[in-house]
Amino acid sequence: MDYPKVKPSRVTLEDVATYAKVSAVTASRALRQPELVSDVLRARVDQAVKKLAYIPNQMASALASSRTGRIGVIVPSLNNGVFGDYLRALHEVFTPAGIEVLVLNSDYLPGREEKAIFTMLGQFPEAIILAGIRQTRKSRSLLQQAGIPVVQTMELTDQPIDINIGLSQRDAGYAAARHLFDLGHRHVGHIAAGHDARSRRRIGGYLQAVGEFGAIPMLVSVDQPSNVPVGCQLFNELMQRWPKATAVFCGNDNLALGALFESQRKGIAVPDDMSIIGFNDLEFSACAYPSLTSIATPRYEMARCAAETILGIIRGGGKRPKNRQIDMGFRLVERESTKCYSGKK
Amino acid sequence: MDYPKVKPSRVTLEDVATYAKVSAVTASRALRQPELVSDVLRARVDQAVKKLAYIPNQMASALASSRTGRIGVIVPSLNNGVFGDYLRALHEVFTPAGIEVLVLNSDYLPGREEKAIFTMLGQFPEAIILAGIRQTRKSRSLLQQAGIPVVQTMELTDQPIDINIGLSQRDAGYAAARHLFDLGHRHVGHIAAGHDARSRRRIGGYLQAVGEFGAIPMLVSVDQPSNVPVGCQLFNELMQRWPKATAVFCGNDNLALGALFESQRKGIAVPDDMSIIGFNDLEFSACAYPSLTSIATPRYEMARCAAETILGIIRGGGKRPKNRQIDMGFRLVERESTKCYSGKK
DNA sequence: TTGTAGGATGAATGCGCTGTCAATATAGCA
DNA sequence: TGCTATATTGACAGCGCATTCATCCTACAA
Repeated sequence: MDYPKVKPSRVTLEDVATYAKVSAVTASRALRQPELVSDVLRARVDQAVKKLAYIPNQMASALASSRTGRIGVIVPSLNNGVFGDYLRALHEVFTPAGIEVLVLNSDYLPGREEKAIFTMLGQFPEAIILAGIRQTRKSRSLLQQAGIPVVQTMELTDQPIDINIGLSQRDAGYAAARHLFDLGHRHVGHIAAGHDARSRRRIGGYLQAVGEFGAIPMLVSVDQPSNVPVGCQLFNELMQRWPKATAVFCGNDNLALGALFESQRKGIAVPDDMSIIGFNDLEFSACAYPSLTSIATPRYEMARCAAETILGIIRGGGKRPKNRQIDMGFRLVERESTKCYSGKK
Repeated sequence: MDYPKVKPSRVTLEDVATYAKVSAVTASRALRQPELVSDVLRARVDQAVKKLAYIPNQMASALASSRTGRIGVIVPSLNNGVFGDYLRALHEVFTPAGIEVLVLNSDYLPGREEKAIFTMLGQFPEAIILAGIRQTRKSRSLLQQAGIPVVQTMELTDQPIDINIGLSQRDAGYAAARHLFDLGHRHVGHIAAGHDARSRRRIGGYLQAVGEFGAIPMLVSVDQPSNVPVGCQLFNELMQRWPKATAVFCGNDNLALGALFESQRKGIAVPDDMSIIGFNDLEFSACAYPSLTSIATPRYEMARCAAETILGIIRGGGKRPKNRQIDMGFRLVERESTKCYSGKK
């Protein structure tokens, strides 16, 4: 490294012990297992801690005890609203258990996820939670070698690294498309952004429904993170290429919102002339105007389940539960943005 | 702690050294300063690392070198789109510099921020970046004692802990309200969520403008995180209490979007019967229908500036720049959602 | 009074790594 | 050839803390 050290030596446990006129061990115990220390000494230590503004060095502590009190989470994005509930659930379970949650972002890139996993493992977390099931070969091997609980979430897989809690993105995608066909639509488009595995599976579900109804696939996708402006753009392309489309399944509620705005801008009435269904059921979908039909994915529950499973494993000394896979399902939430095919066009 | 240790002893540097038939020091050097090691040994070490899937223990490394290669960031929310650009900028600067970014979330609660600061300091980051300037007394003292660069962002203050890079939330709030008054509106409401300091300052700016124009304040606020549904709800309350309102300044683009939806739902035409201005200029605001006028805050640039300042301080051995405070300003972005007062009502 | 159990405390050790400095090997020069 | 400068390598100590085990003290029973 080419820059100088951090200003060294903050207050250490040793300093606290000296100030409190006890040994370092006693000071340490007073903090970690106060019931083993006499009232007098404990009070002295507590006072010293306060007086000196002592902050334990977590690295030293982890090194000595080989217990870090951390779990690692790697999510593909912090920006699209999908992982807000997810992270909240993790914090809600882990924080009261005295476990810290370390979040890294992979930007939907498998390579960056691999790097994040590497970084994460260097911190010796007691478990790792991943979004998705498509890790690189090296990632898998690193994780297996680490010997800690690993939970893959958001999707289901036949070959989990360790534990798998998710839902079938393909089925959910199918259900979304199917909903539109069931409403009588035959020209059903799909817009998708981000060529990640989950997006592709939803596309698969869409194509299946298209096939079953003998419709033609009308798919517009782009390999960049999904957001509202991209939704506008993709909806535009869709309408340009397939003006007959009367319904669109959007791979994400952000895209759906973009599609909604763009419809309104073009003077296409939603849902009268255009049905829109989103995915994930984000916070705004229920209160949009018109409110957005969506597939509700149980992100909060899924994360909570993952966290509790991990807590169980850690506390049980590493014993995995009988069920290594849990299907959390999904739910179609019908709102105003989808409607029976009107017969026009 | 009441749960067992992590499965101990992964591959250590010692193992690598043994495998490569070199000393531990040489192995360490081969990884950190390869140019100091002969080609032969370096190759052997590299091979051993690969063979054994060695992952350096960052905690041990940090402990030994008192250099963690981390900087800590504490943001109040990961969920509202405001801090996406901010965090992206930080990663863009720090990652190439070999520095990790550790993110903690304070949920807009000063108490939780204090705890986050404590936790963060236990990790011995080489600098800390905070959103906002209102830290608790204890937080300030902890940070000062830590002796590392501390950058307070998003707002300006006369008494920075160390470095301060931000903008005047009050002025920005004033500019937003002023814009509506300048358009001829005299019944200008303000909806705000989250009673955090920044929100209050924007309210202050609004009230100033109200005062200058001799208008009556029409303020609806609620102490919970701002999001789109809350925007709907607050707009509703506003219209209920002050039906004469013809314009509304929303403390945040999410609230503005909610207000927009709710206007549409109520059949109030935007901007003809209601002008809406948001704050922050989030991604969706430009493509909403109608597109949302907003105050663009330089979140990306601000974070980038903070990161580069820190890098400069670290590399310069701790020397602070001459300017400890930087005003990043803001920008009014006029779009379709605001319009001159029509004279109705 | 003596012996013993159990509670409270401290000394020593090591977690995995890096900084320092000494030791060795090699090259270059007179 | 002999000597110094430079390049390589390794031994050792210690970062701050937790764990283990030994020690001390008190209380209580015999």
